[in-house]
Amino acid sequence: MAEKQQECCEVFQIHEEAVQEVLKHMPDENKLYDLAEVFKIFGDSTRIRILYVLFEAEVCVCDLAQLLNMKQSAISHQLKILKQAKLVKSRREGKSVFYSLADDHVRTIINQGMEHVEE
Amino acid sequence: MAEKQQECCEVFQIHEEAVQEVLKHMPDENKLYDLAEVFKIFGDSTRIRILYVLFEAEVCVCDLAQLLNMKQSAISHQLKILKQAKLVKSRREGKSVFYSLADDHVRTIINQGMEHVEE
DNA sequence: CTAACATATGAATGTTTGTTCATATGTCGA
DNA sequence: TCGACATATGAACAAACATTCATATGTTAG
Repeated sequence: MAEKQQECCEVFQIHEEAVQEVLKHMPDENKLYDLAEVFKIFGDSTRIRILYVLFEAEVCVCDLAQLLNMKQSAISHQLKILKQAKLVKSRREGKSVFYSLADDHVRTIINQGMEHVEE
Repeated sequence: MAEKQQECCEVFQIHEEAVQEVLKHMPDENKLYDLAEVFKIFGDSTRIRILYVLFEAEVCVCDLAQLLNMKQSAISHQLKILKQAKLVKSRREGKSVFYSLADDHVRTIINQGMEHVEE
């Protein structure tokens, strides 16, 4: 195998093919970046708590602020992030704006994560 | 309903019971915090890429650094985080340290997230 | 024991991110 | 139209984080 591309450690032969396999199966850079972005959104306890509330009911911003004991502004900012990520949707009714889950995918992902935590 | 606890907006009646239901079904604070912590770990593209490599093969630190085109130090730091979260495990063999997935839960969670991204 | 290699780790740095405050936008009743 | 209420948003600040550099630890061959 003369000079294959340079490796850092000297244990070529073991991984030579494994590395090729890896490169073949890796999704492309952008997709992996997007994936990380999605998880990043779930990676904040305020947003997780918001989503858990929305599991049970469609609620307005002020209800969320009170339930989670946080400033209305903080909740709004987080809802914006969740909405941009298409994880929640909103509906205006008079002065209030009601938020709910965009789809059940959210629930599935969170439940999966919860299973891991509960071990 | 006289004076139930004060609400921010005036639309009590609609949510009064919904709010009670929500509070009943919410996991406790600490569990939600832990859940967010788990997702936070998946919320970085370097770590995601590391995990994707480990989907295919058990590799050493220098292989990872080369595959991902990053400094060995950066990889080590991230591996430490992944290990503390029990998402990967390591095995020393001579001078090298080989990393692999701790269990298949990791794969499930990431696949679930990927499904969401791929829509 | 020493030199060379593989990995780990602490400190420093630049960036990202969540919350707050102040204020703007939007809605409705009077 | 005006005032009160609900929500949204920009700027500012602090905390959290990823990467880098320098260096320490651990391992093997000679």
